[in-house]
Amino acid sequence: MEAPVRLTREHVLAVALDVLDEAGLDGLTMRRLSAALGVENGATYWHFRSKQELLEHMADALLAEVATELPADRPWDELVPALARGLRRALLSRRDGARLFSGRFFPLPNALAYGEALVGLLAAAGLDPRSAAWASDALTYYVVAHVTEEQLAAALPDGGDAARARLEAGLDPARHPHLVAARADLASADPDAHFEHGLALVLAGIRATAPQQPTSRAAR
Amino acid sequence: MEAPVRLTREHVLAVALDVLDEAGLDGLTMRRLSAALGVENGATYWHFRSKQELLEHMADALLAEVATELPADRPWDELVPALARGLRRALLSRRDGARLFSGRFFPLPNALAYGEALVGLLAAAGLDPRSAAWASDALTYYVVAHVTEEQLAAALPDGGDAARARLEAGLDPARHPHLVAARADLASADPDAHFEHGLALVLAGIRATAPQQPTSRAAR
DNA sequence: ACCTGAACACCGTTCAAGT
DNA sequence: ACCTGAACACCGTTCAAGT
Repeated sequence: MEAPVRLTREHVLAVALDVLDEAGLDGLTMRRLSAALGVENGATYWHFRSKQELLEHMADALLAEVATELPADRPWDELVPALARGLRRALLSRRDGARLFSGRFFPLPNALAYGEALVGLLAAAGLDPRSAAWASDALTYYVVAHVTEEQLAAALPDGGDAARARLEAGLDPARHPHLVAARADLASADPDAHFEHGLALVLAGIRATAPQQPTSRAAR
Repeated sequence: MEAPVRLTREHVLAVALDVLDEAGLDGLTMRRLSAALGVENGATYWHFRSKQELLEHMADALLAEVATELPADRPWDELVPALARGLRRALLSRRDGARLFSGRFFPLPNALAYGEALVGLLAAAGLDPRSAAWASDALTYYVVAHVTEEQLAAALPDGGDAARARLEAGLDPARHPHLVAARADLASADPDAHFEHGLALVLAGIRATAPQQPTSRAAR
């Protein structure tokens, strides 16, 4: 059914991302990928040395335009959240996109471009290199962890009913008064608002540790 | 060699955590666990319905004392970081402890007690239930993601030399001036300082969104 | 109630051999 | 150079049958 095209790294990557959408990260196996490519199981290993290497390049592919779609000449405290939202969009663009990043270290081009853009903006905000790098880490941790939860909730069977019931069963009003009070927001019916709330929090933290507090006007 | 004791859930859990330390999360298989318990492969499934359920209870076991070891009658902005440090300590207590939590949802007793303590402290700081829940999420995301990276770096072969070399090879001074400037802090030779920096950042963010700003004295 | 023994349906990875 | 075909050494899970 598939024309027996000669494989390229790019083609393998593109099909792998489609298989990710269809089967999720747990369902993405080298064998299933090979079947989708129309080749035998071992063929993929000629193009990627290991599944690990493939996953890294898939993750980097998701970041393709995150660092390039930023407007110029805007103040850092507008561009930093814009970059964070761009990362979130990129992670959301594929099933389990965020989980692809969890606990993975890969100095590939798009990931480096993202890091350079973010650390650069924070340096422009007046942070020294170490503070910029560590603030960048904190913000990126937040985005990836939030989207991981977001995609996990979206993938729950029954629309999450079973998980919600399990949470309700575990909650004891006498022992967990505050969790019960916040119960509706733990399940997070509004992931956008949830994300923006935490983003504003991290941003306020960065602003508090920045030496000056430039307004949008001061940075024209 | 092992006395053929009758298995209990607690015994299975304890041995599973030891296997985690020996073999890491990827090396922890139901078969290896069964071997360590001195039983056949299928036996474990009588005590835990699935590996997923076992991992959830292992994660919860790690949190056993996090919420209980807090001093009383201290201001929230002292207790919140104390709780975050307690969570970090708990995650660090076992190999891949942080990864055990990544993308896992489990309303088990110790996890609920941790959440209740944290949301309670944030409510005492004056946050409404939703803000408290979402600030709690942001802080917990940060701790888990930081420790995940920390344990990943610690588990690197060659003490991380190969990973560092790979990063250096990917960095281009012309395209990544800011990353090059922060190069020494990306590898994070000082995980404690790195953690505390981000913790202070998130805490400053919480403080900025809290309605009043109680000092240690005001909260006596 | 608790565990054995065996099976089912998979995995990632390697590698001689083909073209 | 690129891919096949087959193998190696594993997985999680189920379940009749034993005690």
